[in-house]
Amino acid sequence: MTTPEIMSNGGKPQPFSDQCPSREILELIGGKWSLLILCLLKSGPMRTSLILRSIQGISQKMLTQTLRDLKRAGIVGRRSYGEVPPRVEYYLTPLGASLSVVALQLEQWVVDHYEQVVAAQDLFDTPQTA
Amino acid sequence: MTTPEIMSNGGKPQPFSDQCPSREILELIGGKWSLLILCLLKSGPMRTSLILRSIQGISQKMLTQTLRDLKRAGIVGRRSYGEVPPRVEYYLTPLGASLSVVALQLEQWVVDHYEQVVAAQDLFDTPQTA
DNA sequence: CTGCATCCTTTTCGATACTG
DNA sequence: CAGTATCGAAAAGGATGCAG
Repeated sequence: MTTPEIMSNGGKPQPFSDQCPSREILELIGGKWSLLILCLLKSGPMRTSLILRSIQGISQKMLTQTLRDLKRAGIVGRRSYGEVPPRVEYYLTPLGASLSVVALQLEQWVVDHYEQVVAAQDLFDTPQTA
Repeated sequence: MTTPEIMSNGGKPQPFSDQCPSREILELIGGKWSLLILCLLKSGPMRTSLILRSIQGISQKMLTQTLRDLKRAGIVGRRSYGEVPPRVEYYLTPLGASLSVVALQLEQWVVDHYEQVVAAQDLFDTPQTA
C-alpha cells in the first residue's frame, strides 16, 4: 500500500509516488474552489444557492461537482429537507472542521504575505532596463 | 484595490471577489506540483534534474513552469553556476520558507486523515444495497 | 431550488524536437 | 543539463436545457 510519502524525505528524498493517495487528496483540497467553500461553511451550514451567490465566478456545475467531491471525501455533509421547492444545506463534518483549521492557516498566510508576493511578481515582470 | 476578502466573512459572507489576488495566489500554491516542490526544497537547495527525478509523474515542462511561477512569486530562488554543462539550483526564499511551514501543516493533515478520507470515499462509492 | 446531462469552448499537459 | 517552442491529445469548465 502506498503510505503518504509526502513527509518521508529526510534529506534523501524518495520519489513522490504517482499513485500516492495523498496526492489525490491534496489535489481535491487544492482545487480551485474547495478552500473557498470550506471557508464559507466554517460559519455554519449554508444553502446551495447562497454558496453559489457567495463565490463570484463559480458556475453551478463546478459548485455541484466540488460539493460532491467534498462530500465523497467526508469533508462536508449534506442535509436535504424534503420540501418543495427543494432545500439543501451543506455543512462541515468534524473531519471537514479539522481541515478548515489548517485551511484557515493557509489563507492567513496568503493574507499576511500577498502584498509581498504581488510585489515580487511585479518586480519579476518588470523588464529591468538597468 | 482588492484586499483579500477570503477572511472577511463574519457570518454575512461577502461574495468572494473574482479578481481577488488571494485567489490567484491560492491557485498557485494549490497547484498540482507546488506543494510537492515546496516540501522537497525544505531540506535544502536542489538541482533541477534531481527535483525532476524526485517527483514521479511530473514532466519537465510542468517542472520548469511551476518553478518559474514560484520564482516569480518570490517563493523560490534560483542560483545558476556559470558552468558547462549548466548547473542550476533552486531553493526556498525566506518567504517560501514561511509558506513551507504552513504547507507542512496541510500535508500533516493529509497524513493524519487520509485513511479516514479514503474510507469515506469507499463508503460513498459503495452502492449500498441495504 | 437543486442537480444532472449534453454540447462546445478553453485550458492544460505531455511528447518531441531544438538551443545554449 | 537546463530551458524553450510547437503540436496534438486530454481534461476542465461554461452555457443551456431538462427532471425531480
